[in-house]
Parts: sequence; structure tokens; C-alpha cells
Amino acid sequence: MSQALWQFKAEIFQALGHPTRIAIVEALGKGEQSAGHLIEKLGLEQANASQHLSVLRAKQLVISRKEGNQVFYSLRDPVLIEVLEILKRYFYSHVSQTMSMLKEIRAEQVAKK
Amino acid sequence: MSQALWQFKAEIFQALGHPTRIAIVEALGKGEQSAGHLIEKLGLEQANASQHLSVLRAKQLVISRKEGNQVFYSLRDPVLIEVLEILKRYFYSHVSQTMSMLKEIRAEQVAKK
DNA sequence: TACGCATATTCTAAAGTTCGAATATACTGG
DNA sequence: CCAGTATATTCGAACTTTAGAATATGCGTA
Repeated sequence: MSQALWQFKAEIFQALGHPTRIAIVEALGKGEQSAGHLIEKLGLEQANASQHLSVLRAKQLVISRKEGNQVFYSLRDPVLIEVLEILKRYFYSHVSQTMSMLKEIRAEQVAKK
Repeated sequence: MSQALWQFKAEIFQALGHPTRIAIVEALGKGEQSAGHLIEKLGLEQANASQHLSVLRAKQLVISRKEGNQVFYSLRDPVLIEVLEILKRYFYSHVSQTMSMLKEIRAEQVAKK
């Protein structure tokens, strides 16, 4: 059984393993939003946003509801927000050690440009 | 700020986004273990295990301590176990909806062989 | 029906991840 | 110093993920 559970958990983490998808999930934590609204709020490319939403849908982290022209997304289970909150605390409780990591991340990003 | 925080969270989720690494973290939840012990317990290839441990180390989810010949690993913060526990509950509270997902995963794996 | 808007899908190239095999490092006991 | 054990790193091939461009679908309204 463990095997399946590991796989399941890994799939969820992987689905959350992209900054844009984190941003989407956090935005949805404040309530249901249309795809268009998310795109505007987060400044995303339409196609790209749609792809990320499709990942979240495939892993069933979000639910979509069609209303006329638009598609409204919401979190399937607010427990996700709980998890993100825990990580925020984790982040702050290790700030100093984390900072060097963030600096590295930024340095890499700059280096790429 | 959000940007960096999203990136940071995404990095952590990604580090957890592999079944083997989940298994390692869960094993470490029961206390410090040597690399060799983990390898044996989880039935991993030595090099593969070492690579996964290196990912966890890079994201600072685990701490390593050298003792003579061996390297002992432990979780940097037990909050990770808390997150995994939450996900276990999540898993069971959506079992029926999840089952079809797991079946698909297995079907894909079979299809690949 | 035809148009326009919102969203999804498909495609391609680039980048990143994974595995196992081979090799390297580093410590211990003889 | 040598051999043996424990762990890490490097390499290449297969696979996956990503972004953006182009295209498709689906709905509402004229």
C-alpha cells in the first residue's frame, strides 16, 4: 500500500512544484475565480495559464465549473491552503538559512538572462 | 516578495515530488537513519538513493551528519511529517475519487512496459 | 449563420529530471 | 600503505516539463 500512497503524495507535490501553480492555488484560496481573472491578476500568458490549470485539474487539486463563456476554478479541498500556510511558517522559521538559498535562486535566474 | 516565496515553496514541493523521496522523508520521520539503512529498508539502488538524498540536501529538507564511515540523515524540520500526515488524510477523505486516478497511473505504467 | 470572446489543445524547441553504470572520494582496520 | 566498505559524483540515454506560437472548441449575441 505504501507504494501507492507514496506515488499519490508525490503526484500532488509535483503538481504544486511550480511557482505559477503555487500562485494559482494561493489565489484560489481566497475563493473561486474565473480563468481570465487569474490570468490578469497573475500576469500570465493565456495558453500557459491554461496548461497549468490543466495540471491542477488532472491531479484534482482544483474543480472547474463552466458558466456561459467562462470557466470558474476553485480548490477542491481547503486543506491545500493549510499546507501552504504550514510552509509559510516553515519559511519564516528558517529565514536566515533560507535566504542564502533564495539568493542562489535569484543568482541563477540572473545568470540565465 | 510573493514571487520569491512562490519560487521557494515550489522548490520544496518539487523536492518532495518523487515517490522515492517521499519514502525517504517518511522513513526519516521515525528518526535519524544512515544512508545504508535507508537503502536497505527501501530497496533502492545505491547511486539512485544518493542522488535523491542529494536533492533533499540541496533543498535543505534533510540534514546530514558524518560519523566515521557512514552518513546519517535526519529531517531538518518535523513539520514535513505534519504535511505528509495531512496529505494522508486528504488521500483517504477522497479515496473513491482518487482511486480512478491511481488506476490511471497504474494503467499508464503498465502501458509503458 | 457568422462573429467575437473565453478557454483549451496541439506543436516544437529548450531545459530539466530520472535511472543505472562507471568512477571517485573518504574513512577504517590491518 | 593497502584493501574494503560506505557514500557521492559524473555521464549518457530516455523521458518529462516548460513556454509560447498557432490553432481549435464552445458559447453568446446579432
